[in-house]
Amino acid sequence: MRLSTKGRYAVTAMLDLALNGTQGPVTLADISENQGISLSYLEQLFAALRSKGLVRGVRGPGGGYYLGRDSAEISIADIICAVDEWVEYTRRKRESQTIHEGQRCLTHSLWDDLSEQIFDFLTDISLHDLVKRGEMREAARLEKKAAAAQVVGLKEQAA
Amino acid sequence: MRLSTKGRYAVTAMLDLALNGTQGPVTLADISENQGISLSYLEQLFAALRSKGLVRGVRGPGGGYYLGRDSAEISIADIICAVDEWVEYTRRKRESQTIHEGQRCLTHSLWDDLSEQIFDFLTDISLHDLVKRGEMREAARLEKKAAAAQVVGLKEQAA
DNA sequence: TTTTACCTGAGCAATTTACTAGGTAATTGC
DNA sequence: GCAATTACCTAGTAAATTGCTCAGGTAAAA
Repeated sequence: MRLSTKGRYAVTAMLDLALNGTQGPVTLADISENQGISLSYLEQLFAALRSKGLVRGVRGPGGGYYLGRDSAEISIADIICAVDEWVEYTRRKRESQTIHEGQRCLTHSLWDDLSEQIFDFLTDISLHDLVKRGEMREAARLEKKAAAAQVVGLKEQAA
Repeated sequence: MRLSTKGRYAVTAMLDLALNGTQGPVTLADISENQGISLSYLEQLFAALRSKGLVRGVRGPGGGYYLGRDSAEISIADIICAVDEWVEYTRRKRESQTIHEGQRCLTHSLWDDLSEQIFDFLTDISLHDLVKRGEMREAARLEKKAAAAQVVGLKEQAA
């Protein structure tokens, strides 16, 4: 599993779609402006996302992009895998069978286990989850703010 | 949080230390051979690990590296953060306050939430956990193999 | 038919990756 | 003390990747 700025761009762009896609398609020009990413770079990312069915493009005036399916059915792992290839082992020497060969297999398989755990973790988080969690946090923040304002109000009343 | 081959090298090398460090220090030359990584590249990685106190070097003949502390006290997040810097937002435009500015903040904060979740997840996994989990899996594999051998034995007996 | 959008591919600067080559410093066994 | 061994440090560098631009397409809607 690999995680880089490319993956972050893809996820934030998909979040943009999840947040704004309810009232018609979102144009790449909008996302480009929203996220501060170049239009052509976005096009490259969205070509990869589209090939995996994660987004659906609508052409013509008033066109743009929709999510390919419901935001609850799109996992973060889906998005990152679409744009960021998996980290493959560049060199798996087959020729040299040293005494350490078994050791390497062991550490590699332990890494594979970890990699799978991270993948499973990101598979269990959907776009919908992220948005919902953000809303909850925002609501909590506003509530806290309101409560604080009330305290200030009470203080002012007492003064 | 960033995840790349560099982080994988660091984690597998640390696993090497965790597995072989019980009987004396492990030399970088050994790890280099075990993992198929060049010595100098390992030196760079270990310089970073050392600066974070994750490993402890012993010079001279018979020297090498120990883990800086108990394997249960070293998390995967510790290792990856030591060698792979965090992905920072390359451009946080402050000048342009467009109508979309709030939107960008929202998607970025949602990403930050996710990033934190991944970080927390990797903080909860220690080197010791990985090794233990690997051992358990290995034990299960051997047991299965033994059971299969027994089934074969029974079949042979029946035949 | 023109606007608006998606699509394709070439190319390029900056960064990162992985490595090479050359040291110095500390420790050990002789 | 001397030589071998190992950590530790510095600089450079080829290859790959990243992030982006430019220049052209093609397809759908007004």
